[in-house]
Amino acid sequence: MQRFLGRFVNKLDAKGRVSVPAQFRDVLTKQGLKGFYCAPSAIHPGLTGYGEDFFAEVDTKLKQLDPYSSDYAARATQAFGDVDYLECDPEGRIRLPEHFTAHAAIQDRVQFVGLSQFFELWNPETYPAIHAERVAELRRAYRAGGAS
Amino acid sequence: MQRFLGRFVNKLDAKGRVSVPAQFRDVLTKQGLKGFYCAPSAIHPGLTGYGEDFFAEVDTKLKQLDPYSSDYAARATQAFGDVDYLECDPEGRIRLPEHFTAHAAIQDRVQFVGLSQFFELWNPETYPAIHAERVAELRRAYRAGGAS
DNA sequence: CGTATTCCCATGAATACCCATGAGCGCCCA
DNA sequence: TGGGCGCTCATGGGTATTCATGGGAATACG
Repeated sequence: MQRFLGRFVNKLDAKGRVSVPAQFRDVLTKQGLKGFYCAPSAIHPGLTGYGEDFFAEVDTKLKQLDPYSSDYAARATQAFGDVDYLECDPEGRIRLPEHFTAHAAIQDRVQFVGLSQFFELWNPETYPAIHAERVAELRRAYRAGGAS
Repeated sequence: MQRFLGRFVNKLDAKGRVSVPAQFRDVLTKQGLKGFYCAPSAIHPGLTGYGEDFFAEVDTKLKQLDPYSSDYAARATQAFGDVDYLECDPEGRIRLPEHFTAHAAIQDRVQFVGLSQFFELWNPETYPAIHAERVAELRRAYRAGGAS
């Protein structure tokens, strides 16, 4: 398995720890990581997680910019400044910092959603609405294009 | 980890000392340093910190310019002028010289922001506005049709 | 000789490590 | 094909370390 796939709900314990789904851990391991990069979504109350492959791509692109330009500052702030590397403990859990749980309104459970290159983390109660919204958008797009 | 990532706020004590975030220290250690190079930003009330690697990057780029041009002088000044090497004490703290704290209007706390190749130091009260400004710039870039 | 800086030790809180448990699943064998 | 066995995985909690911070003492500097 080399893509993040599937949906999982795991428990956030009293110490702020969550088990990363074993399938996701496998993918990360193959990218040489013991954890993942995590960032708040700019538009949704959710978090994005990704591995070295995706991250390195962004890194490489940004390195081609002038590091003193405001363009670099703006992009790097989002790509790196708001990002944390979350490393798994020996049991395969990560600790979600408080500012992340706050952004996603996560309390005692975490919804993982695999989206191939990366995955998302949601409050399990928030996610269904987001999912429905995305499906609806898909339908609109199909209708506009005449497909079924 | 080999990049400066994430945000941290540490306290500046009565002696002018601040703890460098442990994650940043790790990166610097891997570059063979016990501290970091620090320079005031030319345009913002903030400071820039970086290790050996970034020096090399900038050096390489500068070598592609005409060393007698005013462009070279300007960029070299930005990169290497006004720079101090701040070495950590045994506890991992550095002492911020007065002209640096003055430039960044830093008083009793320091906001560290990792931007991959280097990081920034701000007054924690100043930074949110800068952050917002950068996010706004990103949005403009997206709207203008910029790729990611 | 006074001031500034660095070293050293102390402390509490936050964090990571270690071990233990039990449920779920697949596998194997009869 | 049904039952049982073993393994992996998610989870809990106790304990050791790390980390940020504070302050006193020793050292360097002018």
